[in-house]
Amino acid sequence: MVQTSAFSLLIQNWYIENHRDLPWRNTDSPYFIWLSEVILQQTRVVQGLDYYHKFTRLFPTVHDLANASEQEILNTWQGLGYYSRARNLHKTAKHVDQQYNGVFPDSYKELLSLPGVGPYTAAAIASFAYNLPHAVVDGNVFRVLSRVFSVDTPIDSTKGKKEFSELADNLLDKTHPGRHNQAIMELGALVCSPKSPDCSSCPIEEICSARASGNQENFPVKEKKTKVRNRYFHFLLIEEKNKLVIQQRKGKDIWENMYQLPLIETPSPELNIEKSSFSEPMASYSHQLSHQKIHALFYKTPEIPKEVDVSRCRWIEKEELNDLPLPRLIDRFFEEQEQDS
DNA sequence: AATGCGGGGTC
DNA sequence: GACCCAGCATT
Repeated sequence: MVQTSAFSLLIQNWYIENHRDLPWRNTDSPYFIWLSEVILQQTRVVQGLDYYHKFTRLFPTVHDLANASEQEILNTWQGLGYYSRARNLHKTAKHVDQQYNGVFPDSYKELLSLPGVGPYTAAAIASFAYNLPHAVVDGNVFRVLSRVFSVDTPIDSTKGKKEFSELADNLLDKTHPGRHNQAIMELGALVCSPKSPDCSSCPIEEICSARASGNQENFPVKEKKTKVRNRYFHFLLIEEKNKLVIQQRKGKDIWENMYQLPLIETPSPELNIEKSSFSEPMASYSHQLSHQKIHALFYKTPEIPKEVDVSRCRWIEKEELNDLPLPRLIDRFFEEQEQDS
């Protein structure tokens, strides 16, 4: 019999008293748990909550989700970002519905094979839904463990991922893996925060190495910084009565397959084309993504200039916009047009 | 091993 | 601005 670590006992007792009441913690359904985990990938709990409610309401079973169209799913996902998650959500729903008869597999290995399910999500579903002993390693876990044990191996290196994953497995309470996993993530979210962690109310302050040396803020260590490139988008509003022209984006770029206004992208801020028929820009936004800064200008013009790829353009009724998945940038443009009119 | 992929919150 | 968030897929 393996003894439960002091670390695990302390965080679990803290968790029992201090955790938030979140909807996906009140279910055993692998389907709901999977939904919540995919929604929460690189996404804060407060941002994901509304989407979790929308998805469980619109698609109460994995069969409902499997039978939905990809566009319907993307449309429900609109505004949450990382849209490949929505496409993989659909793939996995269809796979589970057809190949597993609507029942999610109950082994880590099979879970890991599902589209959009990686090591973190497979461990989360395995431990929360099936009580299997797999330790989760997410951003919270990296932070808590790097501080408690003063591990300075970069978390964005292969060596670091392996090291933290082994450490997490060694600490896991194999008799309560689900609660243990919830506890370490909740501690990272509520107490052991990136900036100004609340060490004085931490249940493991006494055994925390970084706290002892006052080094909390120096963990975890990352080796790479993300660099941002600038892009210049010129969007054209071409309308007639209740119709306007929209364009579907292509693959291998941001917002794959989503809809926007006809676009001319330029390598520099200037739009050096014959644009005598263009209005002065009616709106301009800069839109910040993780790796790109989009400088967007919106013009009114009566017809489609030759610089636009018309093969992916078509006229739609303005009302149809509600049914098309739009990037936040485009959605915001229409929102503000609405207000101004 | 390195890179791309959103949108929003915090300091 | 810089950093982070219940990461994953692709190259």
